[in-house]
Amino acid sequence: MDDVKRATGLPATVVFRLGTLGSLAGERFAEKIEAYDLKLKHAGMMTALSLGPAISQQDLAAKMGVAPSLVVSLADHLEALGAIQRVRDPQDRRRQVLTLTEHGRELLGKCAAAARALDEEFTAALTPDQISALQQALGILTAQAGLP
Amino acid sequence: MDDVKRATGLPATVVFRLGTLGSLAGERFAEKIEAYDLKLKHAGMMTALSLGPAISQQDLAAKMGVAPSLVVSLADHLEALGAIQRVRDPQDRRRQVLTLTEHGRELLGKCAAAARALDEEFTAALTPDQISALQQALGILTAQAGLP
DNA sequence: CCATTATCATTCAGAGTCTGAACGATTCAG
DNA sequence: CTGAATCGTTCAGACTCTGAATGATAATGG
Repeated sequence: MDDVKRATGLPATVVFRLGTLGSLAGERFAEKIEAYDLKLKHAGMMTALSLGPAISQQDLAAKMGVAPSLVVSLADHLEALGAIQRVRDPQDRRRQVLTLTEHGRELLGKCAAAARALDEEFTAALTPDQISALQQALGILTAQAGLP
Repeated sequence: MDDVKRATGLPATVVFRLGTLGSLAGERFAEKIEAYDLKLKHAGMMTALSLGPAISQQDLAAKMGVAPSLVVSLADHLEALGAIQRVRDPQDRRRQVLTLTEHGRELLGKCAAAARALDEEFTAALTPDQISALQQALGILTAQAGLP
């Protein structure tokens, strides 16, 4: 119980390091996909669309943890790029059903390539064993948090 | 070379997972330290101050990767809380030298405690071995990136 | 010693991102 | 058929952060 003596150790925390490294990774990734006229949330949205069937903007907002009004502007941009398709649901004409287009899939593929390239930079100082251990741990955390 | 066939795999990327998990960790941590009237950057600033000797706002801005004008407002708030001390450097009276006060150290300790509590939630699904492997890998990435 | 130039902290306007409250259109419930 | 609920959209505004002034101080070079 010598908490008094022990250093605060905030930086030694997994949460703190996930935060700082995640912020850095996000910045770097954002720089890379800027070339495709995409922001981080655009990539997140395309990823969400790629993982499930066609989905309404409302549901997508919930899945992304974001306000529906934000989905509108993100979808506007992706639609202008030709990356997604907006179709009125015939069963419920209030709903706009979003689908990734072929061009959207290509774009997402380029994003993934950029991320893989960044991965190599990030993990350059790790041994193969450490990399797979990291991937495994992050995978479990991701699944547990219900993230894509 | 069957890249064509392979799924894009953005979500399987270390960078992507660091980004999403880091964002989540940041949100959760921000909620916890809200009780102390602190934002994420306040904790980052106090951490930076706790790791080195007294430092000017200019240098701190560089270390934090942030505009000097932002350091002003962050320091204003921390000073109002009594967490830091602003002293004019007698050798160079343009400089404001920042120091963590005793109360600041206590506050930072509470932040660290909050982070440790969050750590337990986050890593609940991991075995002890996986946790230490994760800590080791994150430690290496952190050091390589020159982060605290 | 003085004048110029550079550096520091600060202020302020504004860009960028995101939310929440409207609103019209559509659907659902009774 | 009427009222309530839901969808997408718009819009004002909160929040965070940056970059360009500004004034004070220091360094530099005649």
